[in-house]
Amino acid sequence: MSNQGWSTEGCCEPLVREPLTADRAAGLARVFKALGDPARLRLLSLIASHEGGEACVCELSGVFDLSGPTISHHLKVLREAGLIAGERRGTWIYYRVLPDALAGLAGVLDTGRASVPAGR
Amino acid sequence: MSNQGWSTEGCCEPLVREPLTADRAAGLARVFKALGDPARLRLLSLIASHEGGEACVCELSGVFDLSGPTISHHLKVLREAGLIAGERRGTWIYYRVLPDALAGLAGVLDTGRASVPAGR
DNA sequence: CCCTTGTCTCGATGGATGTCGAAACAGCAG
DNA sequence: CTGCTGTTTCGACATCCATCGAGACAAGGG
Repeated sequence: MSNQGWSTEGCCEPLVREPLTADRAAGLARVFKALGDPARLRLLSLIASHEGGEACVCELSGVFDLSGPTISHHLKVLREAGLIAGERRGTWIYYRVLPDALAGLAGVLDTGRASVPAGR
Repeated sequence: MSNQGWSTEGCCEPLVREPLTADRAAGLARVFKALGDPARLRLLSLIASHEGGEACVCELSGVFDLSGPTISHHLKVLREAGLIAGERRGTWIYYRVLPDALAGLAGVLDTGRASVPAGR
């Protein structure tokens, strides 16, 4: 159902260069909204930083005070935002981060002079 | 009132390196949530891409189908998220983007191989 | 076959959020 | 001072969202 209308390619145009169109803003907002929750942010970080770049739900459930269905819900939101992908391997389902999506977002936020604070 | 608990320095640690703490996840989620709305995203882009890097509310109101109070509300959210700053100059209030905040977010999202597709 | 474990879907509920109109506040021009 | 324009705050309402419990589906072991 409904690809999120967000293709990772060609979307790295930073938003500081020219005004976003309503269409692109809607697509970007969907992804940012997916990141706008502490639980999802921690899930994403937990998956990304896990050994091998993937983790199964059983490893994620123990870290939070959230119930199973809630974890599953957050993973679904991240999946539909195109940030992660899940693969069933036997009994467990392993989730991994899609690096292109994160890189695309980072590109959108790039100001052109990035991380050079003292820079001038 | 209420700094958002988000200091731009030292927060560029990418979330793919190690799991986010609950505290940092909450701070980051607040900023991402501010970006998770098409109107706010367009406002931010409009301000950032405007000549001189700043724009007054009167120039922003005409672009959207939103009422004045709604525009003001979104600007307040962006301001409290530490993404923009407003300065009154005579009758009009000029908003400008805080580049460090965007750069910090981009750093958090950085996957390490960022926008180098042919990678290393 | 049934049972256990892992994961998701469904339905419900309390709280947060986007939106508006009306009113208040801040400058500027008569 | 009085009015006028630009901007924000206030109060209200409809909608969305995070969370949960209960149940369904999938895979493996007796």
